[in-house]
Amino acid sequence: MSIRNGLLALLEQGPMYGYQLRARFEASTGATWPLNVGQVYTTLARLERDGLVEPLGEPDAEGRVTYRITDRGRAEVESWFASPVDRERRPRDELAIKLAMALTTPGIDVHRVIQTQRTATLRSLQELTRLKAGADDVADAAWLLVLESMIFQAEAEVRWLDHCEIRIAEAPRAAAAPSPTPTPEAVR
Amino acid sequence: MSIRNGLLALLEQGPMYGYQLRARFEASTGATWPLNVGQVYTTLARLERDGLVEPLGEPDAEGRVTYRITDRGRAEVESWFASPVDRERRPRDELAIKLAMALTTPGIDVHRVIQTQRTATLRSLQELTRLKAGADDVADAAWLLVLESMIFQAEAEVRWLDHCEIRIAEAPRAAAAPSPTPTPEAVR
DNA sequence: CGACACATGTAACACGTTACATGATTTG
DNA sequence: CAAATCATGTAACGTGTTACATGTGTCG
Repeated sequence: MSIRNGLLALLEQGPMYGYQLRARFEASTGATWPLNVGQVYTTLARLERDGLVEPLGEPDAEGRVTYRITDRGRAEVESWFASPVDRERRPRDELAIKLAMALTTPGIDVHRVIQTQRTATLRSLQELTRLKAGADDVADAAWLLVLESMIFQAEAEVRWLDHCEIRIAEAPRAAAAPSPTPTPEAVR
Repeated sequence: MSIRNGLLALLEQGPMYGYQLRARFEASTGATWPLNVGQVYTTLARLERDGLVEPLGEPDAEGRVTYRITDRGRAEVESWFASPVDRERRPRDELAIKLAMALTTPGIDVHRVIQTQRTATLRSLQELTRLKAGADDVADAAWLLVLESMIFQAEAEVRWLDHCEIRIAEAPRAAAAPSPTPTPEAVR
């Protein structure tokens, strides 16, 4: 719902057309997550289908179609801002799942998996820091926050990876390899 | 790709049937992200379609259909473990986007948005800590790692939220409200 | 003129998710 | 017996994502 809600919030700032929405959206998330223009139109169509936005008259001379938020749309945005992002219904964390699986998969070098990820995360952390240094504190205020969000998360990820290595080193290799062919009884 | 890859990795540990896969998957991610059984079957069907798994003969007496990983599937798992989770192609962070949007939307109390989220995150942090305390260090090793991943992330989120408040307090309210109806020139 | 940015839109697909239908088996 | 658990499967939908088609305006 990130894009959907994001575009809707942008439209609450005033009527806009697709190309403009994309520019605004990218101004906030920056080069971080480039947004395919096509997606703006598909999302816009879905928002219109749901009665949250509506086209403002016919396309203008240059063929631009301006959209306006509806009352229902406004209510939706308000409710979005008023409610926290629930941890439970966030997308599954692929990295966490990967490591959990690596732990119980025989023949997988968990240490190596962790190190590979650690290196990659550190690299992207560098890149993020570089981007942050080059940003304008006032003009790119929103983008800066997004950037810093990613930095905080990447740092936490590195810390977690280090923590995992300690955990695994400590572990008496007990829960390492279950029987290759699990019996149905194990489930029951 | 979390579920898809996760199930595939489980099948590398040995042939299994759907219900079993779900039990195993939930044993690793725990009560954190409950997995609807139906999804196992849809995912299994897609894996079979892509030639990564194959049914192992006919359904047995109890109607259970066991699946086995193929060579292509094995290669896929290996490549999954060998490559890091790329930051760029991770799902957009809804919270970051929300705050970025809140910053530039007039009439939105950013402080309130942050506080609401902070409270919710702290609450889920408590719940996660509670779960961690009740987990068995050896039996639930994988789940513990997932749990701790979420804890680290939640902590980072709180820190980030606090950081945001400082940022906003410092800000000279410069990039606050752009003109309500942005001119096309702003995009060009 | 040719390349490029502007601008809209659609078709097709990916994965995730839920609700539902169906039946066998277990257990209180 | 009734309820719960085990077990499979499907239909339908949601968002996100890309590739493509199409056309206009601009600028070197």
